[in-house]
Amino acid sequence: MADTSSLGQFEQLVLTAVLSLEDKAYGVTIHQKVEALAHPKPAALGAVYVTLDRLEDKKLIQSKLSDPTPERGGRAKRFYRLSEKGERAIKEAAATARRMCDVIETTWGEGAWKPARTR
Amino acid sequence: MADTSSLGQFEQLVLTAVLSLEDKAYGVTIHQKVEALAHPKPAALGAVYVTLDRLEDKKLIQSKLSDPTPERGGRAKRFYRLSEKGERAIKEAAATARRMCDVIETTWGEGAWKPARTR
DNA sequence: CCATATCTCCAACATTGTATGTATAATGGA
DNA sequence: TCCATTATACATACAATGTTGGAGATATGG
Repeated sequence: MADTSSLGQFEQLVLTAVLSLEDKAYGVTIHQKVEALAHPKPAALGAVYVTLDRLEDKKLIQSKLSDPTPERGGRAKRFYRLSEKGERAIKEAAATARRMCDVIETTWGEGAWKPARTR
Repeated sequence: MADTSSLGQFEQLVLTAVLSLEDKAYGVTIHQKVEALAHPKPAALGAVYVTLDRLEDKKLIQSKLSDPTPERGGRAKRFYRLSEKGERAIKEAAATARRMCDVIETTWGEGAWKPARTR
């Protein structure tokens, strides 16, 4: 279980959401951000919480419970932020993702490639 | 049974490799391409075959057995290519991956780590 | 005809992803 | 005050994907 610990697809999206939300990252906002990233594929809120738990187990993120806000239903939120390990992990994942995108776009750019027909 | 069938991380890499190898895509070359994409993380050859099987079950790729080549150990190879469904799937996956990369790079500012886009 | 190289494929297990349900804590109105 | 409602967190079970390690298959060269 070295630094070669690989992130799954959904874990990457959650990590990305936490990163981009900076100090506003808690369950609901993270869920919204993940759905925006994965569009048009939906994501369940429960899936986000489970994944946050697992990422925290792996020390890729850290959380702290806030004070409740005075809103209807304003329960205490748990805010998340990336650990240094998490930053390293998402950087590596992004590098792989970018290589993948570039290869796909390049291949399609050269024209001439047609998918097989379903027989 | 929508197009919302999601691809895992490794499946995306294998699909990308098959796409980019065009008519040279078989187990060994696909494995090499996947390792290049996922660098520095290694990938087992067996993992590639298992994933190819699953992608074929899902009709995202098609295969055909070639004639053996006259080389030492030149066993018959199984060549793969994307189906139309596979093409749609990888396009959607690439769109999500690109959004993810863009968010990460934007959040970090145009700082020190961004690998060249070569465009 | 055997040693070795290239390649495919299987079975078992580990990790991740998803669906669905439960729990807690706040507000505001009857 | 009590309860319906809202917002949020957390739990559990199951499905899908990822990984490992090795077992055959089929070719060549000696």
